[in-house]
Amino acid sequence: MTRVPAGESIAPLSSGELAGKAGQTATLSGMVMRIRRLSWGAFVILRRHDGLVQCIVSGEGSDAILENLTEEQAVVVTGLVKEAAIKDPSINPGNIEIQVESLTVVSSPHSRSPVDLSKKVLDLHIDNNLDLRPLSLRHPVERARLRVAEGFCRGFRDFLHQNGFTEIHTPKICLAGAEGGANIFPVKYFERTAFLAQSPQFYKQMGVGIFERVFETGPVFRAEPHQTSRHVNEYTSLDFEMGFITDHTDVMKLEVELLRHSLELLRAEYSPELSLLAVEMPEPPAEVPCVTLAEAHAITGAMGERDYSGEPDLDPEEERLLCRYAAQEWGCEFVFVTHFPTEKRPFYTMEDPDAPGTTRSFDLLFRGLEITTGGQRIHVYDMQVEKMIRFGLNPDDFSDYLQAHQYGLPPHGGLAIGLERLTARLLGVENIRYTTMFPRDVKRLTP
RNA sequence: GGUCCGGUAGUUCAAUCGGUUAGAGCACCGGCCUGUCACGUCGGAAGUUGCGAGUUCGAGUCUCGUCCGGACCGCCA
Repeated sequence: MTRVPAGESIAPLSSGELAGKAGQTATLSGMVMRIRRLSWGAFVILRRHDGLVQCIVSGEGSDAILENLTEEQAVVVTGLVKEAAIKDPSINPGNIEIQVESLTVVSSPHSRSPVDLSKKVLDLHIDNNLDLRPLSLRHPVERARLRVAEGFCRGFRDFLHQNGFTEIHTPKICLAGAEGGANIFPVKYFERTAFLAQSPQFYKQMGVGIFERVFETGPVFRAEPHQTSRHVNEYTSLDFEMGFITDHTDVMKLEVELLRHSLELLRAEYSPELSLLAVEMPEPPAEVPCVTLAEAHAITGAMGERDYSGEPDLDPEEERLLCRYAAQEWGCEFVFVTHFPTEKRPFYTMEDPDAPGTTRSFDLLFRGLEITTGGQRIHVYDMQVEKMIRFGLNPDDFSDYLQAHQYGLPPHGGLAIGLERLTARLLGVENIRYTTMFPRDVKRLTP
């Protein structure tokens, strides 16, 4: 028998810690990203868990080190941490570099990389980029995008935790689809057919009866055969649901605070990634402009070629027009649109008694794209059953869901944010696949 | 599901009206270079032009088929 002690896990030196070690000897590990050979030796750029660091191999013994050194080897380096003027800010853990004293290769690649990871930008066609995802994501720019997505996820979690929400994990294998509209993926489930969850909607609402405020970050699945730069068939949904609201505007207020918190977290803790990606950060909004769908149509109609009045939804061109208008006229890159018609929103959406035919629902647009849908839900059992029937649904098929309403629910509402879309619009990348680690679309099921 | 567009070296792209041996950058290989940071410099190798048929004296280029992909729309986050 052996014993595994507590408190001895090894953590790599962070870039910040490394920067504080100038004048000392340090040991660090990393992958060789680039070897710049000169007559006297070489500069070796290591890619580490949180950034790049430049190592110098020179003097006695350098020939032996450099002889078999190749890109994408995993190495452990010991050397003197020296102050240095690094021109490239992405190789810049506090303007230090490592004068190598010893270098051990702990792993070597089997094959040479088909792409050049050491260039400033990865000059690679999207199809090759996605086919080579385990490799292409090693590029600092490519992986920084995923880090920003992580930042949004953290901001979402942190903020909701601080505001009394409980994180839940709901099933992704379900007996039926939640919302209608979007097609759902059937899966063979022993002797039955089940479906991949298109939304945690029902479970979130049940969660309101349990915890009052709940949230979840997880995958959702949409079987729609769309083929665009803003759709994938599996994406990460940042969902929350909260009880004791007056109407949908309480949900919107919380989202504005959530966005402020997330943007501030990114600014505070993800500045290397944001500067590497040259992100134009929106000012964390003190308030976000809000229009009804009818008002939105009036604005976009005046800007565009078409008359949108009476359309039950915003089309993509309108989303772009409205965001341009909001940025120019209201100085905000976010804009809410409310009061979508009853027939365009799911059966659980609360209707607005003050505006018949419309719902207490909203979308949030950011830089030309819909990134959030939310609203107040129906919490009264009889009202929900009546609306199901009106929508041509059989309440008996939803008896499990309706337990929540049957045994009492507070007035509540919530929303869902598309993580990849939000990240893509922040970064200004044209295709959300770049903000997805391993995207799933109509054509792509690998890697 | 609809409408457009594309496929040329490892990779990113050229190639004029259908006309000589399909070119260039990066990567790669070899040399040179005392601080690079998209290092520089000299040389070299690298191609079944997605696949198949057709038109033509001649096809990367035109036609048809086929495979693969991209963009937009519908729909959605």
